[in-house]
Amino acid sequence: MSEKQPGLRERTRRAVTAEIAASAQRLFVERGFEATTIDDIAGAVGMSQRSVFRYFATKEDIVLGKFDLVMEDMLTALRQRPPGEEVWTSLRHVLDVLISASEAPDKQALVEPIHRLVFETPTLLAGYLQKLQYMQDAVVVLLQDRAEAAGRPYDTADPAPRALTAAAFGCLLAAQHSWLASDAKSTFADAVDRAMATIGPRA
Amino acid sequence: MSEKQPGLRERTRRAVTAEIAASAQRLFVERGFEATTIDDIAGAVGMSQRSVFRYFATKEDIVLGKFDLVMEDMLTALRQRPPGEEVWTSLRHVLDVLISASEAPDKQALVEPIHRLVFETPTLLAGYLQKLQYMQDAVVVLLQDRAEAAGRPYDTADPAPRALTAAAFGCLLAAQHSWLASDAKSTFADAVDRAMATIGPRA
DNA sequence: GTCTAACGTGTCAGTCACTGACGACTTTGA
DNA sequence: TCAAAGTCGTCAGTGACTGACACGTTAGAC
Repeated sequence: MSEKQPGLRERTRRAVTAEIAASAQRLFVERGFEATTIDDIAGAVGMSQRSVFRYFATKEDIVLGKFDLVMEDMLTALRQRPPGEEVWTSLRHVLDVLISASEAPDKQALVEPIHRLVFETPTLLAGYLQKLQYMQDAVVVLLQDRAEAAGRPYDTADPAPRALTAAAFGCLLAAQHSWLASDAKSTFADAVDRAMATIGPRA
Repeated sequence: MSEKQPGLRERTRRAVTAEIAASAQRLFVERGFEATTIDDIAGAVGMSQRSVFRYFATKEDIVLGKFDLVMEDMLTALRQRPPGEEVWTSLRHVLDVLISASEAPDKQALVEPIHRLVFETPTLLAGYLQKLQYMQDAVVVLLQDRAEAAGRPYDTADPAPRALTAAAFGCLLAAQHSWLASDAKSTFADAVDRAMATIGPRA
């Protein structure tokens, strides 16, 4: 059992990370993202500004950081789809990972306010879109690999896989808007379904 | 002739703005966006840092600023489409405005390097995506107005118009990638056509 | 033509996100 | 038990940006 647990060091690190994120997000939701300084956050958790930056690379990351983990899961999910599956279908299943992640029961109460925060704060929106874009880059690479493995590779400059991917993620954003517009009354998954039903690949 | 010309003041303002943009973009392409400071730019055009910020709100804006004008034109173009036209068709025509704007003969030589700069610089990519997102917000509003005027309004939380719009702009991004991947050999308009041919609205 | 109000500019000081370096303290593992 | 490694606060510094002030220029009324 050389690797039994994450180790004490790693555990405390995660605990501190979570505590900073929790305090910061509360402040962000209360006062707004821009109006909250790193010093405010550092003060709220009783540490120095420098130490906050030892846990989060940027202020943005305090809000958007956990997204990276979800994105990893999404890529893993895509890799596990059957190679011959319709691209559009695979993409729908990839989004399912994000959906279930945002339905995590632990802090359900924060999901909607954080969502709104991201869409209402220009900086955060930009960062979120950027992350989604890089995610799409990774997805496109996987799709290209998959097509090549199936014996019908895409041309190097073929915009098709990226167009499909971008459309799917566009549906995600449309669904998020729709979900927020309905005051989170309907299911998020339902919004994604409705969005993805409006467009699709051409035969 | 009370409003003959933009006036001397306005003219010099535009000239200085253009000069700063030209110098800055040269530096950005040479050294990279992050590696170029505002002081560098100010020095290159012989003015103070403070004055540069009197012409551009942010460093990002020096690169992405003119985009706002193109976006205005795109919205105007959308307003002039026939109200009964297929949404997807209208969107294709909206993108035409951007295409012809990037084919402007004046500084054709800069279009490709700037394009690459934006896609290779995380900050600029984020800012670009953010602008495109706000553009989509405006497009969606117009589409909703149009549908309402035609007597078949969208439901408030209907993700359809946003999904279609997002898909169209996703095709734009896919086309830009494809265009850059082919070393700008093919036409940009052609790349957009190919991207938009892969997906479309469902009956 | 003159005068005044508006405008453009440089300078200075300040905020905020972020980074590197250092020294003190704590934990880990041989 | 001791040395390597990790954590932390402090300090100093950079770079994007902002507000305030004083100075010179210019536009436009008269």
